[in-house]
Amino acid sequence: MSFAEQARPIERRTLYDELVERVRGLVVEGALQPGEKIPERELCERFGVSRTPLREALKVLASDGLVQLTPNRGATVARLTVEDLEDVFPVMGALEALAGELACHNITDEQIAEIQDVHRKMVACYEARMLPEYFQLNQRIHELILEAAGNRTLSAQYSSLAQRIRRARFMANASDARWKQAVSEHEEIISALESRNGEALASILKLHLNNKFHSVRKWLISQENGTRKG
Amino acid sequence: MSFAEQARPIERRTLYDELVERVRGLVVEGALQPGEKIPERELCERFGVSRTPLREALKVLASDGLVQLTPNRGATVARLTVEDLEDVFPVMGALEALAGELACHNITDEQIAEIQDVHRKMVACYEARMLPEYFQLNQRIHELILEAAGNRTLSAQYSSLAQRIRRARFMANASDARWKQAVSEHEEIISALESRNGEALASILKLHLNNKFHSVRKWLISQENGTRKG
DNA sequence: TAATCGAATTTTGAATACAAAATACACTTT
DNA sequence: AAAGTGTATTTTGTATTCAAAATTCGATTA
Repeated sequence: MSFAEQARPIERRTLYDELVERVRGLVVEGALQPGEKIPERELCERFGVSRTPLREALKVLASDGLVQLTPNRGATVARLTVEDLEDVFPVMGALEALAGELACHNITDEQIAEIQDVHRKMVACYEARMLPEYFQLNQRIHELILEAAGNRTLSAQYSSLAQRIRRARFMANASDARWKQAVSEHEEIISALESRNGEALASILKLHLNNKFHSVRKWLISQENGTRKG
Repeated sequence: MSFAEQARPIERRTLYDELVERVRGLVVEGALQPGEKIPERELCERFGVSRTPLREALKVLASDGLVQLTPNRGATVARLTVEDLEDVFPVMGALEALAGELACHNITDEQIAEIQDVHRKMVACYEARMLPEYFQLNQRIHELILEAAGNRTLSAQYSSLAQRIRRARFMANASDARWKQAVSEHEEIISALESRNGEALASILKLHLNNKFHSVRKWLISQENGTRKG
């Protein structure tokens, strides 16, 4: 281990930012369902902390759009409405298009190779109809493109939005036909990356996301009509 | 007053979200300078609140990028580096381009008229070389375009970034030549809006922002070289 | 039986308390 | 005088406390 590595500042975390991550995990992974009340006392007990740092974390998550705070009434997991979706997707589209352009400028051969590798694994999961694994690898590819773009602000903004719609995106894994189409779009994404064609990548990413949007939107509408209780 | 207006829920605010706004104001307006330590105790006294809600507010502002929190060492106003700027501007460009496209689809004649009105006032301020007023109206026009786009997520993301660079943007109000150019770019923005030409608006907004970027960047670099103290 | 009321309980927002860490500063020791 | 050391003070992170608001729930009334 080099001096530089050994002598880097000791990472210290506060309870509060540990909790931001943990509670975000509960929300994003769906352990806490949309609309559900966030049980402050219970979480304090489970995490073994007092209310102060937990409440700080909830406020941050609320400003991120994952949690809804109502004065004197506590926190609930934010519900995703069709209107939310219609707002979020175009913004993600613009961000992903930008990511595509930047990535084509900055990406290294190694990074391309890594993405290709993940892509191959993802196709294998598709062929085996292993949806959760497919979904995971799919997300990973988009993360890697973002990373290759080399813009921290872009990554932060994108992933904040991505988290908000993550569960809906997963739940809405629609028809087999759509799944097949998604895989073929991914093929195009990879080849645009390989040829470092920024414009092409931007446009296929946008298209890909737009298709996803329609599928998620359809699912969400069916949900809203199905479960009338708010 | 209609029933709908009269019967809307009574607005209740918590100290915490009042403080988010107030402290954000101090940071954005420059009452607290970049890099400066945020005096927790003093702010508590000035606002007449305890540390709990203030600290909650600081955490939200930190997640927004306006404040930097260092464990056991408290909060400072975030410094804007050239790297930050280089990350933030392209993202704002993408968002503003999207706003332009959406605005052209959705804007009403009344909204166009309002923007034209603000624009005329802005030009008057330019001619009178009233920089602060010009700056204010300039910002207002961009806000109105965002509003016309009718996408809350877009507005939120954009304004979060805009606030981060607001002061630098103001300070960097560069040469008279650039100022003149900026006004003429605004003329083009207005006419693209009038003709509801989304693509044209997107591209002129992007160009406008890019020019601004270079001028802010130049100023920021001169700052960094001038005041060596961190 | 369904709606209404009201006290008991719980939850929430905010202030305060307290221990650990950081900082300031007087005092050595070269 | 400069650098180091140890102690007092302040600041910070977190827990606890407290009052106000919301919720629960049994009793009461229509």
